[in-house]
Parts: sequence; C-alpha cells; structure tokens
Amino acid sequence: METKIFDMKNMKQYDEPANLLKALSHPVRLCIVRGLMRKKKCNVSFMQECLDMPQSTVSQHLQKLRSAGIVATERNGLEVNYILANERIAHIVTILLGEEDCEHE
Amino acid sequence: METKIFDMKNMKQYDEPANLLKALSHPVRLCIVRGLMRKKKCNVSFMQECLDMPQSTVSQHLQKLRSAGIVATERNGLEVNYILANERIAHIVTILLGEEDCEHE
DNA sequence: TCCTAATATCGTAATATTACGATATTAGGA
DNA sequence: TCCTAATATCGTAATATTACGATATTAGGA
Repeated sequence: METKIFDMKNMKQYDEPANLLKALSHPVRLCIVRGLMRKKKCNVSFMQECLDMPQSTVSQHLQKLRSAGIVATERNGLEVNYILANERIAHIVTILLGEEDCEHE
Repeated sequence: METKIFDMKNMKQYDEPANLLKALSHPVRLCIVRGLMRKKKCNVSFMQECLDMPQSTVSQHLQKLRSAGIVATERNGLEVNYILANERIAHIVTILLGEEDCEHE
C-alpha cells in the first residue's frame, strides 16, 4: 500500500486542486486575491483603475477566478462587487506571500 | 495609502509567487510533490513506474519543479533522487489537499 | 576504452493561455 | 422606451504549455 505513492489510478484527485492553483497562478489574479483579502469587497471599475489595464482584461481575470470558485459576486445596481469565496485560498496566499520578506534577496 | 490595494506599481512582487504556483498547478506535478511529502526521497525510475508515463515526460515535470525551487536533487551513482526543497510548498499542498474530504461533493 | 543503465534535453505537434479591442448585456434613471 | 454606466463576452493574434519519441549526457563496471 505504501509503495504506490505516486499512483496513476488516483491521479484524478489532483485535477481539481491543480485547477484551483492554475487559476491563482497569475500575477494579476494573485494581486486581485490579495487585494480582496484586505479590502473584503470591491467593484470592477475600482480594480481596473488600480491595475491600470483594460476593463475586458480585468473582467476576464475575474471570470477565471470566479469559475474556479475563488471569488464570488454581489450585484449592487450597476456595480458588481467581488468578494473572496474561499477561505482556503486566503490561507494559501498568506503562506505564499507571507514569508516573502524573510528568505529573499 | 489604503486605497491603492491593487496597485500596478507593486505588481512585480507577484511574479515570483505566481511562478511558484504555476509550477505546482498540474495534476502530475502535484502528485509528485504529494508523493515526496510522504516518501521524502525518490528516484526517477520509481516515479515513472508509479505514474506510468514516459521517462521524458516525468523528467520534464521534474525539471519544471526543480527550476521553480520546489524540489532538489541528490545524485547516487546512476540514480538521481528528488526531495522537497521548500517547506512552504509542503504547507500549501497540505492546505490545498487537506480539506478536500470535508467540504466536497 | 566500451557497454549499459539512469536521467536530461531536443524537436515539434497539439492544445491552452493571455491580452485587448469590439460588441453585447444588464440595470437604473429621464 | 431611450440613454448611459458598469460589466461580461466574443474574436483573435501572440505566446506558453504539454506530451512524447528521439537523442544526448553521465556514471559505474568489465
């Protein structure tokens, strides 16, 4: 039982987590997630302004995060507010970015 | 100061972490990392056997993990043993895979 | 030195991701 | 209903990733 640790049979169990990470693994999306960890709630125009990139680009990144279940939306009139949907992700990003200043050049 | 939370100026700080995640975000590589978390040390042939895929494919995934600083190597004669190089990654993978059984369908 | 086992790299076709302008959708107000 | 602001989706060119056979490298033994 302990021999087949890298077993192909159980490979499918890694598809979901790998997709989660893939959705996270882009500087802009990481920045958005980090921002939402601090700001809690934010609409698209605000992000677009801060990030200084075309609206369609920002929106596409948001859709990618959304379909991975990382963020969720709340409509408020014309605005759509984004919030973090997944505490696990916040936890991971904390670990990922947290140690940055200690062990880096 | 608290307004520019998604600031483009600081975007570069996310490049490194995003690359780390990108290297991790593939089912085979996640499986390898998980395996190394348990087995501690493993050569390429063993992984190739377990994963049941061509040697060159396994080797390429290993190189990707290595150049991201996720794994390291130790030569032992003809064999090359791989080990985890990054505790932070192990921590992240634990969180990523740990909760799987609780909150999932 | 020659042979062979273990691993890494090259070449490349198929596929996925990215960025972004153009266009569509959606909702509130006049 | 018409107008407009906010956001999402489409289309697509440029680029990156993936898989894997073929070949190269590296090290130990005869």
